[in-house]
Amino acid sequence: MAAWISSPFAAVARTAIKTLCFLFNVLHLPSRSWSSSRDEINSADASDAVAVSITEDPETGILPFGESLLYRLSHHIPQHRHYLFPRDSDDRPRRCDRYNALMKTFARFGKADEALRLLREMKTPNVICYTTAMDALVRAGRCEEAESVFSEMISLGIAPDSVAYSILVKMYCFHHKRFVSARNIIQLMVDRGCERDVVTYSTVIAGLCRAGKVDDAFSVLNLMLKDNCMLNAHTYTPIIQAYCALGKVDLASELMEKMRSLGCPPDVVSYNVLIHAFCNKGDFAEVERILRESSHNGWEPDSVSYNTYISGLCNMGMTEEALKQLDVMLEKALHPTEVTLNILLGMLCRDSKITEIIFFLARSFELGLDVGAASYNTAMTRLCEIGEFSAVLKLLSDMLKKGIRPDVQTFNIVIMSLCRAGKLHKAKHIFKSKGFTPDIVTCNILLHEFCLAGEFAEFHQLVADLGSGQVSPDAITYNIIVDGLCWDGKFSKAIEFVRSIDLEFKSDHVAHLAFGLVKGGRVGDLLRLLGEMIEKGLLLDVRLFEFMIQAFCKKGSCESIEIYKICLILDKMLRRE
DNA sequence: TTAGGGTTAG
Repeated sequence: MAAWISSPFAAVARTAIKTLCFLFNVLHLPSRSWSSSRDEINSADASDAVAVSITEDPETGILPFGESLLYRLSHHIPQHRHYLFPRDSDDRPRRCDRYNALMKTFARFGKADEALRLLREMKTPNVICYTTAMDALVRAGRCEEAESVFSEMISLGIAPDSVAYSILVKMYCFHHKRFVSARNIIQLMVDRGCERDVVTYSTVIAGLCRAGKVDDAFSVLNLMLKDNCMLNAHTYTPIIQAYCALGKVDLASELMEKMRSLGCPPDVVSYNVLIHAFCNKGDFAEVERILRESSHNGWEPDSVSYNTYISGLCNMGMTEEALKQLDVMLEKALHPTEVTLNILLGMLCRDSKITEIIFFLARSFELGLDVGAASYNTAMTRLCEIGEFSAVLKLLSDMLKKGIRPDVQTFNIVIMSLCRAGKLHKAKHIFKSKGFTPDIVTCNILLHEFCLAGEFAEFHQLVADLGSGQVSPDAITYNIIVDGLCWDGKFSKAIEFVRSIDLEFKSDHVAHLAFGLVKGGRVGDLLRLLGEMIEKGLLLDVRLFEFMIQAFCKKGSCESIEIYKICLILDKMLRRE
C-alpha cells in the first residue's frame, strides 16, 4: 500500500480520479461545443448523449441549418455523439427541405430515432421526408419499421416515387437477401409508372455481390444493357469487389479495363477496391504502380486510397513504409483522417510501443486530426492489456484536458486498469459516482475483479445492487455470478441460482456451475444435478462436458474415480442417441 | 430523398 502511495502511478491515479469525481459530481462532463456569429450551440445535458440546442437568428427567425452547420454536424456526429434537438417552442412551420437535410445527416450515421423524431415533428411531411426516414431505418437495420413508414405514407395518400421503391429494394437485397421480393418490388414500381434507373439496378447488383451471387449480378448487368440503361462506376464496383473477395484480382483488373473501353471509366472507389485487394496479397509494387498511373488513368487518389495502403503495410509489419506513406499523404495535401490515426495507432499498439502511442496521440492534434474517444479507447485497451496502467490514466487525463468526452467504454478500460493495479475500491468509487452511467460491461468487470481478488463481501453486495439497478444483467453476468458463488464455496446457492435463471438447464450457466462444482470437490452434487437433468429428458450439452473435463484437469484429478462416474453418464447419453 | 471503398476498441 505504502509503495503504491509513493509510486508515480499513484500520483497520476489520484489526480485522474479526483478530476473524474469532481466532473461527475459537480460540473458534468465537458463536451466539445462550437459557436459562430450566426449559430450558437450549447451543450445542455450530461447524460450519455450530448443534447445540443440551436438558436435561431433573432433578426431573420431562420434556424441555422445551413451547409456549414450540416457539414460540421455530419463530421462530428459519429465521433462525439452529438444529437440535435430543434427548438420545441417554435410553432412556425419549418420547411421540409431543412428537416430533410438534417434527416439525411442522421440517416447517414444510423441515427434512425433522430430522423424519425424529425418526421414526427413535421405537420405535412412529403414523399422525400418519408423516404429519408425509411432510409434511416433501413440503414439501422430496422426493416419492419421502415415498411410501416412506407405503409403510413401510402395510407396518407402520398404516392411513393422511384427513390422510395429503391429503398425497399435495398432493404430486401441487403438485409433480407430476398432477391425475388426485390424483383417483385421493381415490377410493382414499373406497374405504378415509376422508372427503374441505374440506382435501382446498381442496388440489386450490390446486394447480389454481397451475397456472393456474382453470376446473377452479371445477369442484371446484361438486363441493364438490354434496357439501354446507362451504367456507371457504382454498377461495376460491387462486382470488382466480389471478384477481389474471391481472390480473382486478375478478373477484377480485366473488368476495370473493360469499363474503360465501354466509356464508363472506374473512379477512385473502384481503384481503392483494387488497391485493397493488392494490399491483402502483399503486392505493394502493384499498389505503387496503380497510384503512379492514377493521373494517366483519369483519377486522383484520396485519403481512403492511402489509408488502405497504410493499413496493408501495417498488417504486413512494414512499419517504416507505413509511416513513409503518411508523409506522402501530407506531401500531396491529403488530410489524414481519424481512420489514418487509428490504423497507425493499431500498429503501435500491436508492437506495444508505449512512448510512441502517447507521442502519436499528442502529434495527432498538430496534424489537425479530430481525435475522438474511439482512438483513445484503442490505445488505452492495449496499454491495459500489457499492464501499463499508469499510461492508461495519463491518456485519460490527456483526453479530459483536451475536452474529448470519454464514453462508457473509456471508463470501462479505466475501471479495468484500476482493478488490475489492485485499486478495486478506487474503481468502485468511480462506478458509484453520481453522473456516471455504467453499462453491463462495467458491472461485469467489477463483479469479476472482486471475485478474482477474493473480496466476496463486495461481490455479494454488487450482485444485490444489480437487482435494484437500471442495468439488466446479461449472460456473462450470470456466468460470473455462478463462478463467484462457487469460488466462495456457496455451492447450494450457486445451484439454486442456476435453477432460478434457467429452469430448462439449457444455458452456458450450467456448464459454469459444473466447472465450479468439480473444482470445489462437489462431484456428488454435480452427479445429482446431471441425474435430475437426464430424468427430465434434457439433453446434456457438449460444452457441459468440455467444462467438466477442463475442471478435472485443472484440479489434477483426471484419474480420480469421480471422472469415471461422469464418463458413465456421457456413455449413457451416447447410447441413448 | 436512393447505389460502390479504408480503421480501432468491446
